Amino acid sequence: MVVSAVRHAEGHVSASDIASSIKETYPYIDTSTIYRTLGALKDMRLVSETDMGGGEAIYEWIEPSRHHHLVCRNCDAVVLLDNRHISQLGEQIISEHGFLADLDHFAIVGLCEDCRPAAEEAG
Amino acid sequence: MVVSAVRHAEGHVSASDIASSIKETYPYIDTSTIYRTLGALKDMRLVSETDMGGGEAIYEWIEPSRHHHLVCRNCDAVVLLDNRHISQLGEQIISEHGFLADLDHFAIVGLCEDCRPAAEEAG
DNA sequence: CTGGTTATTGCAAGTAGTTGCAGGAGCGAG
DNA sequence: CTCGCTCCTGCAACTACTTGCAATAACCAG
Repeated sequence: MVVSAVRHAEGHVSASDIASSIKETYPYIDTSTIYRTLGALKDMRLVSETDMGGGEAIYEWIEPSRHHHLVCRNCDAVVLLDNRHISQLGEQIISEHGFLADLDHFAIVGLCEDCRPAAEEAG
Repeated sequence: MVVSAVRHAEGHVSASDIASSIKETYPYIDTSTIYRTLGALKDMRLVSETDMGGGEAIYEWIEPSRHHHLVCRNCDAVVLLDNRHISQLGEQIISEHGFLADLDHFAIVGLCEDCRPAAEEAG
């Protein structure tokens, strides 16, 4: 049921999204079961977990067309980042350290174009 | 007191490290005060917070010589990653999206050189 | 020194996620 | 069908971290 909920969701879902969608048909589901299943799916590299910087983490079925998120720490805007830069970083890491990075879904926190001037003035 | 604890620590400290070091001289300190102060220091970009993939986050005074961590999800080994690759990524992001990424201290989860062959056979 | 404003603290309750444990379902052996 | 093994679930307790609130300390004007 957890697998189905994540796979049939459009885009990302939070753990509580998954919980409520399962509870429609099976109210007795426990959050620990959801987290445990999600953990197993992560280990199998079938879903990605992304910490969007506070609050809930989001989960997404890993698909070939990958994208990443730039999250503004001032206004919470989200900008999509092409996989090209991240996969390039992955290649550099593997060739230099032999370390295979999990770069399925990345969230990078920072300041967006609009908030940058104001924040840089402030300090 | 929180500032002092982080600044005078060698390397990274967890929130509970900070709590116990402050409690030696001032036992009444509350964890919320520590987290609030840490949050303010993060906003000021004086300390970095890094989620090492489970358990506690670690905090570190931001110094010019930056380094990042590659954390193996199989054996928990930690490999240091030079700032060069990460800062290059930051430059690409800012020139393409105008987004100023906070790349003070990064933890990238994946598989280290030793665990990679075994894990790739298995999965 | 007095009165008002503001920032910071400790407390306690709440949220997201994890873990140990016991009960039950599924499955193979006899 | 029955016994025993294993896996998975739900429960409850727990950890890491956050938030709302009231009390207090610190600062400034008069």
